[in-house]
Amino acid sequence: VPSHPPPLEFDPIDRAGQLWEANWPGEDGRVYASMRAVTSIMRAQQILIAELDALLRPYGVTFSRYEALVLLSYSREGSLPLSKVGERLQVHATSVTNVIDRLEAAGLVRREPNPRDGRGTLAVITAEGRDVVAKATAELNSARFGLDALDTPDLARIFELLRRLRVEAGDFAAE
Amino acid sequence: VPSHPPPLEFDPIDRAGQLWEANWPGEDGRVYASMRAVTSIMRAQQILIAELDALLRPYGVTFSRYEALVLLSYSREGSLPLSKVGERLQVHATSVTNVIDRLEAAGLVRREPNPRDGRGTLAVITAEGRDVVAKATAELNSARFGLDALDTPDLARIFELLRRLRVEAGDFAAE
DNA sequence: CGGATGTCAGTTCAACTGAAATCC
DNA sequence: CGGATTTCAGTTGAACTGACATCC
Repeated sequence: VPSHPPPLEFDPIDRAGQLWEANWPGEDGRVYASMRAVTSIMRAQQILIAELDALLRPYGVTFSRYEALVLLSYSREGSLPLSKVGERLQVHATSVTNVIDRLEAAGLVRREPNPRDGRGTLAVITAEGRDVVAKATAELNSARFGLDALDTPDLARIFELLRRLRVEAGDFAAE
Repeated sequence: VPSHPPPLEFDPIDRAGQLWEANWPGEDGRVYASMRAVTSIMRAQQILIAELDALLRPYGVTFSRYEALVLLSYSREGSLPLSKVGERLQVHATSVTNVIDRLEAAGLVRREPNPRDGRGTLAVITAEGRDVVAKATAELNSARFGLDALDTPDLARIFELLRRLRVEAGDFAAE
């Protein structure tokens, strides 16, 4: 959590958007709307990751490591091939190696050879890992994931709007 | 732009949300909605930053450096104190130093002492900086900022929803 | 003086590239 | 064999902390 300067008396993103529109008019405010949406998403991500990481710090994990731990804890056997972890969390193979390295060093996960594929490795959640997931999740829940400003239908709207972006980016096949 | 694996046949964020709700029910799907919204925002930011940075690479700037350049180009005198840059872009003072360092090394900005404050430094956009802004902006516009999946009213909805998050985080004083 | 401004050194983290070993 | 899985070494970028000199 960064040090908090006094808040501005205006919305800097909205003001920037206005300058944009003044200099790049046309298309019924498309540029204005685009710039506001893009910078809002960037800023929202920053706010959320800072808050969630701060909440998770006492448990020794970052949000991305926590995500991996949750995925394992919800898997049928408490284990998944590293390739599956990367697929589900949509992160690069080298990032998976790094995330599992850190979780393993913290004793929350261990590696095992995949009995069904000699090339592969399984990440297996440990008892301590399950304990951390439970406590960390309770913490995030009580902080309402940093989303207290929005009600549940609003959260669903955000998901739906951003889902279209993800589909277009090729994250998954739209049904 | 990362290497593209074949897309999944399902939405991994939606599936993760379902697992969450099965394990943490209650509050009418609040946990489900929260997890989907948070991970959607994280992923949307990743998609956008990768796309915008790739579009801007030929011009020798990242999106955050481009943002600083745009801010200067729209300022009355083509210059701003570094402190103002940090305030408007909502980045840390040390990050401002770094961004301006890079832009200065690329010849797009130069530093000048602030005549109105002996402690301060002005970042001044150069002619080459203005040229890069114009060309880079045209590029982003023709790529529609990576937001082609959404129409203009949808972009306004995203801004409005995320604005509440930013207000609560203390980014600026709500009117 | 207290407080603001900017820089410097160093850390952490995420994400990437390219190369390699191993096994299907 | 081609292709998938994972690791390793190294790079970049963003963001942070703590300390410091400078000046209002």
